[in-house]
Amino acid sequence: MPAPPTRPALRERYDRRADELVRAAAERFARDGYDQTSMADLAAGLGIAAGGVYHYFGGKEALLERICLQLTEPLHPRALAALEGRDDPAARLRALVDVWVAHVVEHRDHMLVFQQERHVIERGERWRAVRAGRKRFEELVDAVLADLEGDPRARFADRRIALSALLGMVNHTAAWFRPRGRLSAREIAAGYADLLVGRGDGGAA
Amino acid sequence: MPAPPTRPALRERYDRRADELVRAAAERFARDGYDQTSMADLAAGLGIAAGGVYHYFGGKEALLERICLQLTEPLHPRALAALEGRDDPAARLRALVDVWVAHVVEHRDHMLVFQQERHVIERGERWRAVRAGRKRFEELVDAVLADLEGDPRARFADRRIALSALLGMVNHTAAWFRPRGRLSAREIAAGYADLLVGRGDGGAA
Amino acid sequence: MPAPPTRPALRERYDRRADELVRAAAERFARDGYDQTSMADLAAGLGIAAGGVYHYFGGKEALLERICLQLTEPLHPRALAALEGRDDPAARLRALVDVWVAHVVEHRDHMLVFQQERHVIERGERWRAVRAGRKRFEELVDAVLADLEGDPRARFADRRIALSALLGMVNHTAAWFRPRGRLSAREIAAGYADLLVGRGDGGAA
Amino acid sequence: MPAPPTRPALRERYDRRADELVRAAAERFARDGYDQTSMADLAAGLGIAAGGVYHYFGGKEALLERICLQLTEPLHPRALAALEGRDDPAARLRALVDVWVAHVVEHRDHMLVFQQERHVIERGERWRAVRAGRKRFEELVDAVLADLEGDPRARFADRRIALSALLGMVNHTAAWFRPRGRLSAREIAAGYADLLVGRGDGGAA
DNA sequence: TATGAATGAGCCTTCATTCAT
DNA sequence: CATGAATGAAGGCTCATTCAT
Repeated sequence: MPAPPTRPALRERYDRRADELVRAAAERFARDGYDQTSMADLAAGLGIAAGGVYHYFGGKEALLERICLQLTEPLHPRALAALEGRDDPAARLRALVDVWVAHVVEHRDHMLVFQQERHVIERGERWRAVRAGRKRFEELVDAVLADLEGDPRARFADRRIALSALLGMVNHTAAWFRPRGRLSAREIAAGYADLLVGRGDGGAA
Repeated sequence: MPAPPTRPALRERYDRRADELVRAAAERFARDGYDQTSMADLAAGLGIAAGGVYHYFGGKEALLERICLQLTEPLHPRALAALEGRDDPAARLRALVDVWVAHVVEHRDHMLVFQQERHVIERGERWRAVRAGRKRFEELVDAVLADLEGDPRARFADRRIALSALLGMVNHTAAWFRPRGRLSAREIAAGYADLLVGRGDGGAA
Repeated sequence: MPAPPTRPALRERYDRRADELVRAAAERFARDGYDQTSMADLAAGLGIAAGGVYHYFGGKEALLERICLQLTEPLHPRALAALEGRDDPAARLRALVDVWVAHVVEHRDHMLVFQQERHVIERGERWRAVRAGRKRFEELVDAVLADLEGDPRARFADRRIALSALLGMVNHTAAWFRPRGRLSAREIAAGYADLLVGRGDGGAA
Repeated sequence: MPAPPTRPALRERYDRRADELVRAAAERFARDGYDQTSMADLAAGLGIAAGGVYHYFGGKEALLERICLQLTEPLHPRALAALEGRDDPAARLRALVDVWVAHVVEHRDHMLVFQQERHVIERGERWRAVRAGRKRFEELVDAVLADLEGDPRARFADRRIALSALLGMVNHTAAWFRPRGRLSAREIAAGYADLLVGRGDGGAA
């Protein structure tokens, strides 16, 4: 893998192409599996020769890493921005779930790859940043849930269960959401939030 | 792959060993990934040579198939048994989630492998039975949810969302449940059910 | 690379085959170069398939390592045995050169590979044992030369130069010796020794 | 590979750069091996891009050829010049060894590459000139040794052995000589010559 | 039943080389 | 002259699978 070009004009083209590749790879990996997709397949899908990918990535695992980082890195800032200026714990949860579902839905392929390769990411130095990103976000969700504890609108008795349930349902959205389906990301998010916190007044379903 | 022994005494030993193998394989596949686990690794973990596995299974994919079937086949009957004799929709849901979570927790490794290899199972003739099993169970869950629609205790407005949320949270349990942890499968199941249907009286959280 | 067989009968066959392979590899590497010889070439030369070599060796470098060790390990003991019971410094040098040349001539291919891949062996943890073996032998030669310093029969003024000259000439023998040529290893060794130490009486050529 | 520039001013710069490249390549090849050094490495070491090398050389093998020719071509004339006007066979040998060692020491990297890639050079039309150059020089050495045969100062009985020993020791100098070491090229050359021919009067060591 | 030698296809990766800019 | 994107042919290695013992 050669160093990226330094001249800005070329650098831009280079980065664009690299991004294209990451996205295409995420798609293929999500559909056919990371291990079942050969680098040759990938390259062919992009109309370049087998060796061409290595101009942009050190290897297959580096590609996977980029996919994961493209998924995890922007989520936390996005969540913080959504929480900004909101005080009501229930509203905060709703806002959080809203951007979260949106993010998952926009990165469906990334999500599926991420889940599929869980066993790889769980271990090894290389994945430390990815794990850290996921952990930080989960802690944020947990904190928002904590603010709801004791709130009469909260529909969960155990925060650990609520957190895991939320993680499970939101992440699983990647597997069934259809862009042109009946339900929008926003509606789904609202539906999820409804399960955890009562709407409007104090406590009624 | 030679035919299994016919003499009952030998057949029993054979079946026991085959079962051992499926379980060991599920464990390894869950931990290290299906593709990252070689047949030699697997065999070594059982103290036999690489070729030995082929006395019990036609191949690696057949092993995966058995893992999936061990997971999906017993679930439906188990769920039916739990629903047997119950009429109240809320109680039915609670009973269903209870056995379901128990099943997932008892087959954690199977579950993780199943999710991981989703893209394989999704396609191909060989996996038809597995897909059918999953579908049948999901339809059962959907039916139970349908009975709750309109019920004042129900906490969901859209059944599709509720179903997917439930699938997401329950299946995800395989990833975080710890056998000696604070929460039992029963408690977790109750917590999940609470999110979908109010407890006891009509409607209060 | 699987573990070697444990049953002695099989182990013997295994070791024999492994040895065959090392020798064949040394021959090919010497003739065509280590890098220019592919594992497929090697295997083809032995009448086995490409992957077959990996039953005996972890990889190409492990093969090279074995070649080097087959060369360096037996030399020191062999030299010690030849020196055993000799006291006269000149006779000691002659005896040493004699076994040394014999060893080089019997391991011509190993020698040529060793010299060719000098730059690889010079560095890296893996080659420590090989380097140590070479160093120990050179120290032995140096010690024998040291006993000759001041001896009127010695034909060198500087021991460092004599040592390097000797190393150069003996090792280079691998490149030009012909088994059915006019000169035997013994004659060559005597000729080399003559250059460093006068024969018989004090000083005449 | 484009034609070299014809305008003298440009041509000079071009030749200087080409020479730089050959020297840099010799250094890298000697240290890391011909095959282990990629054209990209080479170019990077010179601060140019991979493709840039091809403005000066047809390819990697052409580069190796230039290294070999830079080594072999000047040696013969240099040796002839040193022998010019000398008649005493012993003095002729000393003079020859002196320039030879000097040449080897000044072209250490070239020498090491040459030895390393012996198996390539040994074969093929392309290397005919290189082989011829080496052969011609060896014949010159042999002729000088021939004049010493029968001379009471000569310390060798067999010319073939003496020639090979000399070739071995002198060429091996490239591997151990250190420019700032205790021994100069001249001293080393004298030490080598001493092994083959007695100093001054008839026969004393 | 089990072993272990062997196969052969396929994979990831490297790299000399070309060429449009 | 130089760049850097791209190629395409190997190369080393892994591994599911087979089969004689």
